[in-house]
Amino acid sequence: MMHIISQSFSSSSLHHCTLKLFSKTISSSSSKLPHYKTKSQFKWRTNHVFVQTNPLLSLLETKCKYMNQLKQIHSQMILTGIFSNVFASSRLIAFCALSEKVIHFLVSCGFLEDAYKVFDDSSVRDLVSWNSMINGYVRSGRSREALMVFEKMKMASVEPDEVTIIGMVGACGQLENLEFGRKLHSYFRDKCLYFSIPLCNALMDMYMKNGSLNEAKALFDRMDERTVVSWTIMISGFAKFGCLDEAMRLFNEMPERDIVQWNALIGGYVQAKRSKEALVLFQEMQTMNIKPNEVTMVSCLSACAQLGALDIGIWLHHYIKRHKLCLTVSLGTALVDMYAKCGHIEKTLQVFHEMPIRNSLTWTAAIGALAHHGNGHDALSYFLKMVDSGLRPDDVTFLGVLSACRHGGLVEEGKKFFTQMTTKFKIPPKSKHYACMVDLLGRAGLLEEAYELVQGVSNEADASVWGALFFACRVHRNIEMGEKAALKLLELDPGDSGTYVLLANMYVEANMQHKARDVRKMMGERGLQKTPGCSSVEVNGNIFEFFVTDKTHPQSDQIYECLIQLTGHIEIVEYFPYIRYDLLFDSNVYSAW
DNA sequence: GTCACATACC
Repeated sequence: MMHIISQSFSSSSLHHCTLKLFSKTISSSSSKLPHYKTKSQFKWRTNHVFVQTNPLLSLLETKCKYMNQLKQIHSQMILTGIFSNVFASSRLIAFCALSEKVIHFLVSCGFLEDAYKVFDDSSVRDLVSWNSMINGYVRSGRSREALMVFEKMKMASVEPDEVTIIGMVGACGQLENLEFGRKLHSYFRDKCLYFSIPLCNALMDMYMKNGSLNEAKALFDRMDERTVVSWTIMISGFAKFGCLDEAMRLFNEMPERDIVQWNALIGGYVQAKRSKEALVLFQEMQTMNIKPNEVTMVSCLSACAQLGALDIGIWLHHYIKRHKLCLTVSLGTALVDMYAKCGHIEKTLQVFHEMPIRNSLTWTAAIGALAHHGNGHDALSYFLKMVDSGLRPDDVTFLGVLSACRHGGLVEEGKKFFTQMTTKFKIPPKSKHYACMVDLLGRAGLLEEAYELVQGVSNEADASVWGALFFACRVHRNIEMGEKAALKLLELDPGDSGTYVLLANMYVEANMQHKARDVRKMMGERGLQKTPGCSSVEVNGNIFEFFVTDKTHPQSDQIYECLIQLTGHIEIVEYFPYIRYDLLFDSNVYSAW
């Protein structure tokens, strides 16, 4: 037995070893243990005789490095399908049932429910078990449960140590509970306990996640000794809150760098919608011979998605294949999203179907892509498949579903899913969902129904919802309701020059020149300028940005000539019977000014 | 033994 366990578990021999290990173990204790073949016959064995005679457990008791091997066995069990065999899986858990280590083992495998069962059942719980449970929940993003365990710990009069506090501080970061985080900080300070580097890092991270950059900075400045993690927390914190100059300053200042800080910085630029600069950083990183990893790729693909930079996106896809980067769920999803946003629907679906594992975000990206491409029915059937496979849709998924209905003019389906969203899936609609529904109803000419929906929005409809109604009113020439919507829009956002322009346009179309003049006057009095629209296009890996009536590009004349030809070729689907396409396709709505 | 950093759908 000893021999089998201590030999190395190479991937080819592991399966064999695992089976051998189990058959040996089971047969070695067969005199004390009857063979249980079915679920009902099996009983949880945790008696002392079994524990003492179990060689695996005694090894676990002495040397924890076997934990890693146990983990390997476990993952092999899942891969080979043995884990679904109740007998084998229960055996594995039973091997260790009396050991506190099993809690850590189960936690590290993500089996928090099982871990908690063992934890809850055990009569003796040491501090490490408490900490394992708490940190297990925090790492899985289940901080509320971590908090509950912490409360229980307090009731059991177990004094928390530094590791407990680190876990709880992490929970405060996730739950955005700055107040409790500060309390934990002062608890440590008041007890005059030593602030280790991990504790300082955890506190800084908590302050950063709660947006308290100053408190994080103060801690950072006071640290005598810092690790790469300390620097990373500061860089990513500043980057997340858009303080990119500060992030860059720290990045340049830090003594030693690894890939994580590059990723934090690139991710910051992408989140700040400064994707071009993010890609420049990526290039810089490569000239410095730093190997990008999966996380880098995810951010860069997201940058390409924002910019519509298909060529660079394809290059990144090749890079991933060439360098055999692991196609994680995030990376696959980022690829799906990049192809979708760059308008390459075939590749979007190909990558989607090639992915070995997909989660709800992957499905959401695909549904959104199909919706955006006008394949409304496909989007809906993907949604049904997603739900069928047991994945939970979220508010973003429903945005895709509703916009699929909107683009396809599927009014009845839209209404059905909008209702299901709250009743079946318990997802409260946000203003974007309302805006989508108002748009769907509005385009179909159901203005009264749309207006009713706007009135029914909890916490008052925001500008996007009124904007959708205003658009529908303009399309269907309902001046009275359009006026109402526009005035509401001006009340909500008096600085949005677009509303004034569109309202004036509506009046002009309705031959109400005097009212149009009034609106323009109002805009002038409020000192508003029309904001120019901007779009970008990628050609041979270069990204070009164009503003409305922009003539700065050297080939401007040819570009406009091409644009005019393209506009002439656009097939107009007669979806809105009353729409004035000549006005929509006029070089821009602002040209009348 | 347990603990601290970067990533995808709006």
